[in-house]
Amino acid sequence: MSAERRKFTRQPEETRREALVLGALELMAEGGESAATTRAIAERAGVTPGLIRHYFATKEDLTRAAFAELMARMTAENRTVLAAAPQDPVARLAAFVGAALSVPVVDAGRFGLWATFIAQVAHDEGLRAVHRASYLAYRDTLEDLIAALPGCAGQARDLAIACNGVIDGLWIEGCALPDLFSDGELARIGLRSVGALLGQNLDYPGRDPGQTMEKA
Amino acid sequence: MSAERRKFTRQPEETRREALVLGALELMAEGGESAATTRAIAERAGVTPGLIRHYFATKEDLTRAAFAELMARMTAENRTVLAAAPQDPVARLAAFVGAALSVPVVDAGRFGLWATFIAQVAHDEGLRAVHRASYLAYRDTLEDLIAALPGCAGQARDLAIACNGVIDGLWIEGCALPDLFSDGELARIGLRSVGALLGQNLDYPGRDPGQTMEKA
DNA sequence: GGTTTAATTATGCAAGCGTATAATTGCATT
DNA sequence: AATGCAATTATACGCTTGCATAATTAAACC
Repeated sequence: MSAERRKFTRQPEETRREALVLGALELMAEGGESAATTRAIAERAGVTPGLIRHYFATKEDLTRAAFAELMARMTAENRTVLAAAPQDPVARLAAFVGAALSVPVVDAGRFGLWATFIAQVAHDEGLRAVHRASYLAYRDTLEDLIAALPGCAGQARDLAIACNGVIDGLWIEGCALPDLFSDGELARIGLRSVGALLGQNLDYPGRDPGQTMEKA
Repeated sequence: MSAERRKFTRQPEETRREALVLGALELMAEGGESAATTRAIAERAGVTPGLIRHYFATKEDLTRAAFAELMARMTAENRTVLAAAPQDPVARLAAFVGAALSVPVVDAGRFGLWATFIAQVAHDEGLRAVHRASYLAYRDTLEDLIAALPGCAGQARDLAIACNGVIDGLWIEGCALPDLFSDGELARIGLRSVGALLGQNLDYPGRDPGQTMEKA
């Protein structure tokens, strides 16, 4: 038992920032806004509260960074889904919508996180900017997918807004009240809804194509 | 200037509870969860902090009561809209959807309030129960409206879930990022989307009925 | 291997929080 | 007009919060 153990190790700035941001996200997911105190965040990150001040001018700064990180992750996840998706435009869109309305995207923890930030967006200009950028990025992705569809040429913007709306709405309900929906039900409804909006059939592969929003 | 002015007046329990709940809602709408402190709430209600404890066992209790009140108001507002709506099922649904996606329902303050509560729903069993009940009430209203439509008989539940999703999603986006949409745009998109989902034409009265989701 | 420097910790403070408790006081009752 | 009681205020306690400041100390440098 050496009496002179190191009391701490120095780490590159990036590592520490990331650890702090991660800790803040974890805590918010578990206990909401009020659970992410500077002391708790520091403990999660394995450092002392004072270090937060060294890397972030204020706690609000750290919060903004955490929100940006969260959104970046969700965007990256979307990219991953699309990268693994087929090339056919219809199947591609179906894969995107289906993923957005299934686990692990539909998840109570993730929803809690999103809701915590969204609630602050109303009162924080910086957070609103992050939200705006990430919303537009998502919608643009959707718009591209829609524009590639036959017959959706000139109205892709409005359709993207509408589809984004359904996806968001169903996602929220599925996350907040999971016991109200059976397995795969939300994805099924979402696919059929987006299909109805676009005049396409997005049903699960293997299903015999019927008219949109009709029959089970 | 009489030196013996009353220091306070006694009020019936209902009055005080209402004032406290109202104060809490106002503060949350303005500054989020953290702005609604016991002291601030008491000041809004024109009483002393100690009185909160007299009517609510804990602050969490007051918060739950405030959420229930908010939801009750929104439900009442929906009823008002429907009471003033025409009898024709299609026009009736259109009025309902249109109202949900126009001012004053689409409002940054109201959204901030909703978001603040939704964020806590993830971590508070009592709030979740309130949320669940109010979500189902809204969806049921929608389901009734849909069931009255020609050709939507057996699948009203799924359709109601889908329509509820679009409305919620568009409402959120309109509230959180109002500058991204022009006047009446959200209502227009919402009406056309719900119409597409249901195979109906819900366009504004006066417009010539075209196919769903086509042309402006 | 001593020196320097910046990363990290240690300590503390002022403010605000929720809430408990006891002292007031308006007001209905008689 | 005196009494009793519950509504309301007054006061204060213990705790936590974000943040500032100064003391440590790991590790890069020459």
